[in-house]
Amino acid sequence: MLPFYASPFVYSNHPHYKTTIVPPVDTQLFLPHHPPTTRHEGVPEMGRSPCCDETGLKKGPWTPEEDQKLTDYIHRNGHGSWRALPKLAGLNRCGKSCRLRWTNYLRPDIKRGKFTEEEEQIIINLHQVLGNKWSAIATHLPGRTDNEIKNFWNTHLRKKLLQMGIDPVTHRPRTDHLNLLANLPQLLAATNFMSNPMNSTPWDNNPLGLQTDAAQLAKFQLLNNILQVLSTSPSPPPVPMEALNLMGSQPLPTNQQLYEYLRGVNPVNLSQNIPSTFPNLDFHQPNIDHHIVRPDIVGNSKAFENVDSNGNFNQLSAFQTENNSLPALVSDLPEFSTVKKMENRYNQNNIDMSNPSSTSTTFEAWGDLMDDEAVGDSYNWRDIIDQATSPSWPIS
DNA sequence: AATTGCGTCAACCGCCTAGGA
DNA sequence: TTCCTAGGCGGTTGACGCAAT
Repeated sequence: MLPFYASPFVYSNHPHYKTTIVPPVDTQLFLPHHPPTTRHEGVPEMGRSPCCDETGLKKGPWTPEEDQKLTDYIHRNGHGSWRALPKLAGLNRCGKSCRLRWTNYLRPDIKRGKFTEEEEQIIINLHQVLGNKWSAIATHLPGRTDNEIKNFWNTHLRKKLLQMGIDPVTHRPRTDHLNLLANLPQLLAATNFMSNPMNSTPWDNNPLGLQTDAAQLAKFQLLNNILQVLSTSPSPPPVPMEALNLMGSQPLPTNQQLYEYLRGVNPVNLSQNIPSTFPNLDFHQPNIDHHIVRPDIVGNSKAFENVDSNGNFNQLSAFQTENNSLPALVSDLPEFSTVKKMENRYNQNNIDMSNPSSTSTTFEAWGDLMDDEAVGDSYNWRDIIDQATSPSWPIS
């Protein structure tokens, strides 16, 4: 296998390079992790001289010649002190710039090319747990740099989640009104699609119940969005009839609870009675995230160190769930990932049921709850929304 | 053909932290 | 214990390519 820079991709595919340079370097000498650097190597001990403040140092894109100088030097000597390296290597750059260039581009173990779906999922899962800890995320993706992952998140994944109605920061449904309303068409489409028997998979072929889960999820998301708008707007906008029809088509066993909860009659019982696996609805406490405790939110990184190489994390150690709280809509494990399920079902043209690698626990319980019609609840979705849209609706 | 807008991503900036003196 | 530095990290910028107009 050729070293990455032996491919013309390195320079010819880069906007800053118009030429192709193939440095003849033995890649085996470049190990992913260098031994600890020796400090004060050729650096004056006293007096601070920030590397980037020095005048006369070159900035901006690196030339192939500079790359070769840096590569050759590290090949011969290792990087040692980054601060001393530029002078020793004959580069008119600051040490930071050299280190960045090496770690993000010249390092031989860097994997180039597009992110795979698996990598994408790992990033999403890890980001859900770790937040913007790009370097931590990068340690689980061999060959990928934190900078690359950060860029990929900001340019691809973030937008992807937003389009799915998921807040890329909290990994939970978005709660701002404009976006809630903007997402209604997408949610309607998703709900429509997943509610259609033609699009569902027989249980024998879909033992994981993913279709049901995703359909119910879409309905909850849709209802959640509608209710959030209704409950906080002085003059609620009309709810699309299509949404009412969709919701009204399936009576739910917990509608009484939902109804009472939404009316403020019995706000405590809902969370107590609903199983812990019930998806979070966040009705009128949209900004209270009491389910996922992430280090960038609470400043406690200790609880999030138990992440395996696939981006999975130990549910017991990583989550702190209150007794009465509901789990986040986005599940913790990759195979349960709501994002993944939504993603799979949103893209109607690219549905792949051939790889049912998931198992369902959270959503099975949820699905059971949704499908159990023996409770005798006389309310259905339409009732709830009708009540919510009536002038006497108590939540406003 | 020229212009504009957008997406991408390498590189920089500034802050933080570990660790040596 | 305090000071200082190098290295590391996350946020941001801006150059570039490309598609749309």
